[in-house]
Amino acid sequence: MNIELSENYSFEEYRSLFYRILDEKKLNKTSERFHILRAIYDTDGHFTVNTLYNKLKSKKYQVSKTTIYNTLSLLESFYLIEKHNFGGSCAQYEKCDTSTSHDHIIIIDTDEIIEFKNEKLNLLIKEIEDTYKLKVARRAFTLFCHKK
Amino acid sequence: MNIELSENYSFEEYRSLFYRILDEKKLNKTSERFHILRAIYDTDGHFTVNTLYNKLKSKKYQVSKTTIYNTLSLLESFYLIEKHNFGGSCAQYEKCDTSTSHDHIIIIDTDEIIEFKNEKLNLLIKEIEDTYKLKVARRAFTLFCHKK
DNA sequence: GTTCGTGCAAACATTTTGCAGCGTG
DNA sequence: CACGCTGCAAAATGTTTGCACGAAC
Repeated sequence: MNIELSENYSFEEYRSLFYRILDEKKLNKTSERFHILRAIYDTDGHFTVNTLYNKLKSKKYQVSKTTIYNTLSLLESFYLIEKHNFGGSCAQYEKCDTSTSHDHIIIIDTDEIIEFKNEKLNLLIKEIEDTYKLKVARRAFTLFCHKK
Repeated sequence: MNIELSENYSFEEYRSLFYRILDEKKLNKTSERFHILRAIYDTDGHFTVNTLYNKLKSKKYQVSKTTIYNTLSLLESFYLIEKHNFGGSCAQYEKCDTSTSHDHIIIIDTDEIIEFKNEKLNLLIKEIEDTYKLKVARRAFTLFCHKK
């Protein structure tokens, strides 16, 4: 099975991948799961459980928070979203395509989140993997900054 | 006022710095605050609110969790400790001297935390500061790894 | 004596769990 | 029809808040 998403994937592609994973794992393809996936796809940047809950409610596709938590766990385990602990009161998520990775700068004064990529950092992490004989499963690189 | 701690500072040095900051800010020098500071000094590596609560209780210096939360906030604002959100159920803290900084590798299989320093990373962060015209107030760089 | 801090209990917020009933396959 | 999923309510957890009493200065 092709488990990669292209760089600017459509909802159909995202949905199809989710569908095929559910199928393979013999999990139910419920309408709630696809409504949640749609809400995620339509969200730019980071979101929380409440973001999705409110968005779905306002679109008359209300689902319980329990189900949102469940679905987000599933999606995380399938690498269709990423979970971040930036330190606020609740976890933040973002959709991801598996072909790219990026890190975060948080502007403290405004709570703005900037995403950035840095190839030197990727190389550095490879070096660290070799030095310590480790395989990095997930990295968290976040700079909390003030504007100069 | 000298606000730096030397590399292998004694408790007396740590305590004295805390004392002087409290003095300057006209905050009370309560016995609870110094008991908590002692417990932190005596802890190697990372700790949580509960770590300190239990440690103090077992030494017959019981203080309330409210006071521990208060004191940890104070110490964090004075840069005498650092707070981390690694993503577990609660925040982790560690004491710090202001002259050094390091990052973390978490071994997923064992929950072991390895501290490491990398000078290339420090340089890279300086470059990022320049590129984006930012001043980094705090950084979080953590690699979640499996052993190879 | 005034201000500040402590500690209790309650409030709060996020997340997890138990379970009855329903939907998917 | 068997099993998995949803959603409600309750529990669990970590953290914050309000307040009365006591300690620091």
